[in-house]
Amino acid sequence: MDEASKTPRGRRPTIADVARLSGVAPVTVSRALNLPDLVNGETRQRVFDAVSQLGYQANTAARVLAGSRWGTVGVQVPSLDHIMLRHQLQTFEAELRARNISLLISASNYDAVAEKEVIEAFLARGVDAILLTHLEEPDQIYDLMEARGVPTVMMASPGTPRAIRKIGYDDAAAMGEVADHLVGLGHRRISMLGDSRAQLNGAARVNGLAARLRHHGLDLPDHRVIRCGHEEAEAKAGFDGLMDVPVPPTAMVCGNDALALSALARAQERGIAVPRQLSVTGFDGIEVTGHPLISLSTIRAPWRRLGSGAAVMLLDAIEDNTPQNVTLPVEFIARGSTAPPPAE
Amino acid sequence: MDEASKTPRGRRPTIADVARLSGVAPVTVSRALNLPDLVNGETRQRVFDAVSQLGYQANTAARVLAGSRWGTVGVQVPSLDHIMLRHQLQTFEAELRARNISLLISASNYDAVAEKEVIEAFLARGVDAILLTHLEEPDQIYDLMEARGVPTVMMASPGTPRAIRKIGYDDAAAMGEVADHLVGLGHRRISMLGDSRAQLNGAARVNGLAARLRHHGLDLPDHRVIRCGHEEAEAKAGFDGLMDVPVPPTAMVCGNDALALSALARAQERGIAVPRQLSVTGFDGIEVTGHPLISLSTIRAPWRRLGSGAAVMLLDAIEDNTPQNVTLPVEFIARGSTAPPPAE
DNA sequence: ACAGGTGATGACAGCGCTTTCATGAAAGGC
DNA sequence: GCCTTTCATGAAAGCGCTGTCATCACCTGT
Repeated sequence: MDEASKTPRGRRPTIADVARLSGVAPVTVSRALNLPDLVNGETRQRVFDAVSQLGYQANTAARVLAGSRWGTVGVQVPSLDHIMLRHQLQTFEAELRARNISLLISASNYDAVAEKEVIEAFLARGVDAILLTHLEEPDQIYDLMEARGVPTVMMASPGTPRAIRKIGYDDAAAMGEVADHLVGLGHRRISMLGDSRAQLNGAARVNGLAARLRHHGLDLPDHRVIRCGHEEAEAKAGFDGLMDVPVPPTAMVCGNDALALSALARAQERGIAVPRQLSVTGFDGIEVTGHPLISLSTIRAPWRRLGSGAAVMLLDAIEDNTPQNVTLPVEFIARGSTAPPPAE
Repeated sequence: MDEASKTPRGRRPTIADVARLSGVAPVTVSRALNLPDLVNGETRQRVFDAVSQLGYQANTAARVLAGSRWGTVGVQVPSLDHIMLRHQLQTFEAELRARNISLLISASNYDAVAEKEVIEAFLARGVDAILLTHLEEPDQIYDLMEARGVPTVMMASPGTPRAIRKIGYDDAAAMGEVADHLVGLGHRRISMLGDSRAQLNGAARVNGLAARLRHHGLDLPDHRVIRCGHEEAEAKAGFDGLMDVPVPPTAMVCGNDALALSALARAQERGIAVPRQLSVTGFDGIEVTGHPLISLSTIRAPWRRLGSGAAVMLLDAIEDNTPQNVTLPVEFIARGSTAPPPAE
């Protein structure tokens, strides 16, 4: 077997191998693959044949070095086991994979230091763009992104005054729907079990509820609000704290579904009938809330659309389109955990 | 300002810029950064200063092209919204991030063609290793990995005769525990609602149950097994198919928790009391199974340990350690969905 | 028949880094 | 004092690809 026709073994085939096999210059192979219009149909076919025969695939690093894009975007998440994030990521990934873009995903663990490291790692790896989903210190990161000029999209986080592309939904408006529903059922004493971890979201939800209640002539005094972590024990303690007061509420609005599930569990343990004695609402719309044994009234946020929307936005951002700010609608789903309050 | 000391503007600083600023050759900069022991302490410091002054970060494409590691591993998953996978990925990611390794994650959508594309994309980008979690056509992919010589670990998938590093748990043994539990409670007529999607897992679980029942002198006839997809409607139809027979079972073993949840839902709809009239078991141990309103007896697979174990294994694989095959123990958790069968 | 396209292809340089080999200086052994 | 080691650094090549420019053959209109 002479040198010229030798098939590479072990080594990955390079553009030179393809060129040799198809009897053209390497540059013609490159053209056949990237700018097919510029090469003669017959030649092109020969190249394609050689490509498939060798199983050739261009070396991405070499391509990038020679001037093109990595086709890789960095995705920052608080944690990979986040219950809703997976839906957002799923559609986001699908949308981008269809365009041959790969995802570099890193978790920042709700930690400001780790979060910065994650972003720097993305930058070091030369990603074409970055998707942000949860920041502990947004400003620090935004500054970094601006300094580097990397296209960025912030997903599903509440508003910020900074001029950054973002796509999300309106926490306050969603809580408004919850308020409308409960007040419509006749509730006057409403408490809120809020999430203390996602500070910004948590605050937006509490404030949104308070604002809408005020609109109905009700208020949400501080003693009717407890914000706690997502641990079940903490949530249950929060539940107790809200119920063990002289005049307990007839409805408990929870900052997210996990808290609501804990509230339901605690109510069950304490023999408080839901919804007869107490109405409970969630927020997020995780699947299990629809299970007949749970049947939690909740807000369904548009997780999947958020993901695909973010993908489109990011693609625009890479092409350097103007920044935009999309807000997706949410939907309240009334199920079996809410009912009119008990007669006094 | 003379040419030699000019700070690059607009352009990203390159190794040459750092070299110029610190008065050494580019190669010394490279060494100071990658093999610091080989350069004089004083020189090294000058280089570091220049690096931080310029904010220099090595160009990844160039590094990779020149032969070093990218510090990135590819992770193939069936879908990013997979309910358990997120736990595995969470610990896997944490373990690798601690070592400065990033994750390129792609979903193959339970599709053989997409799955191959995903792997090829990893290969094209030059990942240092690959984690596989669910393959439609394992052999095709294993061949590819072997041909390219990329370190690979298969996670949480049932055994294969192929010599590949893998970490998982024993589906059959787990189902054996379920069988023991139910038979111990006195059940004789046991049906199984299996998962049709994850072919291999599904089969291993059905077979594991059958084998252990046989050991107890019972059998699992074909008419007591229905395998269906994960859609709720399908699962419910499967439930009906198993119950609407002349002699219905007293226990229903489900191939995963999602199926079990659907079974519980359907039982509730049909007024079949669980566990008084029918015992139900799941498999996977998703959080919600522990909720008091659900209280599903199930198998808890070691998801998180699977993830961290896979990470360690992959790291070993990169260093070219010998292939291994780890099997993690599973645990049956008896909850409120199982009880002795009703008296006949 | 000839200048001026047009179409197809190739030669060459260079992207920014690392690897290999060469060089020179300092240090040690006889 | 000369030769061999060690240490520190540099020069050069090359990773695999794509951009640019050059080349050559062929065609067109006059």
